[in-house]
Amino acid sequence: MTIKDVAAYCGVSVSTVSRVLNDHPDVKDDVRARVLAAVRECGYVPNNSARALVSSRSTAIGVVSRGLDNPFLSSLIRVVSRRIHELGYTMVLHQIPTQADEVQAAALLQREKKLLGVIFLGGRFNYTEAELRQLTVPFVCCTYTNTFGDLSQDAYSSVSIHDQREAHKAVDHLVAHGHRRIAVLLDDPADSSIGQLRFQGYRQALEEHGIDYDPALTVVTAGYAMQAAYEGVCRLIDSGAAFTAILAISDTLAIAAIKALTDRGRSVPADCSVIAIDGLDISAYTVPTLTTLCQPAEEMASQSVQMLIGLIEGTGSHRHLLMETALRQGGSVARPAAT
Amino acid sequence: MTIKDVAAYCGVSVSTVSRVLNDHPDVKDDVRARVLAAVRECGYVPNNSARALVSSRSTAIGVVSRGLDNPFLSSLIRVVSRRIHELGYTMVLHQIPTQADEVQAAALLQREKKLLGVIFLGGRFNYTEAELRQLTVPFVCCTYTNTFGDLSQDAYSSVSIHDQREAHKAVDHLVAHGHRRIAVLLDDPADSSIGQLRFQGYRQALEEHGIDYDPALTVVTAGYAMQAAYEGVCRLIDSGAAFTAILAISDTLAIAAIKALTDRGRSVPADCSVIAIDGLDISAYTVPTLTTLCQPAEEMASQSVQMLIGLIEGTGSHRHLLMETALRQGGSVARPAAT
DNA sequence: TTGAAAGCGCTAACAT
DNA sequence: ATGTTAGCGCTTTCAA
Repeated sequence: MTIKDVAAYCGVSVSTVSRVLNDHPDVKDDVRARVLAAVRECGYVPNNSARALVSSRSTAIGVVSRGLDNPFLSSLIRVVSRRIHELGYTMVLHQIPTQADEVQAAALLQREKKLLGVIFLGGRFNYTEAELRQLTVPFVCCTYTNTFGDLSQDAYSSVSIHDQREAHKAVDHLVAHGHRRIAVLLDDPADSSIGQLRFQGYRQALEEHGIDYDPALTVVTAGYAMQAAYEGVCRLIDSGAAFTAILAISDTLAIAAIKALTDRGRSVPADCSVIAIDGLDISAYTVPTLTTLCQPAEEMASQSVQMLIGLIEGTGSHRHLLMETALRQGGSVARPAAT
Repeated sequence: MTIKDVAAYCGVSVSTVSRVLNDHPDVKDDVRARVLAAVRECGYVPNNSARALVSSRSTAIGVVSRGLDNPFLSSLIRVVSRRIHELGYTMVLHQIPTQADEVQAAALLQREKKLLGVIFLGGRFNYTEAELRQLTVPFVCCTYTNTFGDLSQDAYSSVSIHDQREAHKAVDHLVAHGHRRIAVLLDDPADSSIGQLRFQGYRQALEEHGIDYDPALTVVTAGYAMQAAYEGVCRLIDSGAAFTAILAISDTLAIAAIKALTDRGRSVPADCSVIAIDGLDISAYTVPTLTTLCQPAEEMASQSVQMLIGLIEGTGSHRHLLMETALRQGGSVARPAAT
């Protein structure tokens, strides 16, 4: 069943059918109706490959997700996938480990799959113009922005929270509850990724509250791996360092931290408070409920798709959306025991 | 940069280049080497649309995942995605709600995207031949099989655990610890899905252990939603029904159950034991660590892809793999308090 | 407003 | 072993 068959079926030429199918104006209404009917009756479905070949453009949008074991990104993928489909495009998903380079992955994917654009779900925030020359289609950074790179603001789009400020807020929350000895749990702080920004927010907040930064209270794990976080917190406890609260830069790390504390005989929040940033569904069901700054995941994913498609269709321009988190008052933060 | 350019670049014909690219035998070694070099030097990437058009087959494999908020399926998707890519195919992911019909979704996708085959991640186990006539490409059911449908064994492939038996094992484990009043937490038991099978295993196990089935101890939730599970268990507790253990048919439901128990002042496992089936990474970090029967997710996903591609390439035939779970001895099961 | 025809880049006969 | 060429199904000039 090709366009030719449809044309023959209702006695017009293929170009007419093509015009109808592509919403071109120059077709008489009755002919248009006849063609549409034929399409329906024949159960005709256009061949995407042929379309893509001749117009040398696909309907593919690349989604590059960095961080395999990050459930927060999984929740974004769900929404992104749905929105892309709803708007008539095709998602090409590529998940890569945290150590891999998302730009290279995207550039490769772009060529292989003739992408119209790319959405990055997590990535570095220090892209250089040079490295992005490989990527010749519009892209949107979702969950981060190019804080430390040399990209022009109108060379890319982003949807993110203000990581530094949010981490700052988290520390504020702890300090407001009387904490001064606050540990921080993060993945590699030098990898130019979200962890680094949130770490900076932590440092800044301490400073503003007149609290000296104590390197002994910084626990660095590899990736978002919970195992590493668990072990890191165990080491922290075993080191004998005094602390009454932990800021984890993600919910999963926080969950591992709570486990470590509990296994070491410390009760959360009585002996140690825990706060995080992300807002996973599942962390609302941990014991105690995790107190965390929730990112508006649904909104972020949806906006990213919308913006990218605007860019692709030429109806939008590069923008940078800064979202706000919402504090979930769980049960993992309390005043420290009087000393 | 087309195949023509590459051909001109190294002074051969397009067909020779095509042959090299498609691993055809009839090419002299030195020519092959020359072409490969040219491809590299020119940075040539074949146009998939043209390929698909002429050979009237894409490289697309459909992955239909039913159950949006199921982290177990997310972990499968990760592996499936990687394997599909590694083997030179393209994944077309389609996630649908638990209420939606995966066969219809797959049939639609097949036509739209010219799928070579489909992997179902979660689905019903009562397909009929009639409804599957829409789906004309090979498919693999991952995490379930066609226990109650009328499909011939060699009309489809499957990779699953024996849900009934595994649920049975879970009950055995509880009984071995001295439990007799065992509640079960599941999504709709009538939806012909995994929940139903596991529920049957539960019933069967009770019977074999000479325990009367008490409908008051069956908690039915909608989908895998944790909220519903939480509320369900709260209602169970408030009903005053006596029970010392809960079998949850998934880890997420179990986590919600533990939360409900804790919030109602019951300690796990001292006052109530909890066991589940799935084996999520994250449930190893709940407090207490969830005791659960772990499905070999990685293996299941990988095998599904392998089998499907064998089918597509004509080198394999329909098979049905039954995997074994591994008990994770967490901390959520203990002997009931002496009464 | 419609139709005829030229390719898009590639594979696979068919020739040589 | 290698080259020539006819399409795959579609969009898009260009003519009518």
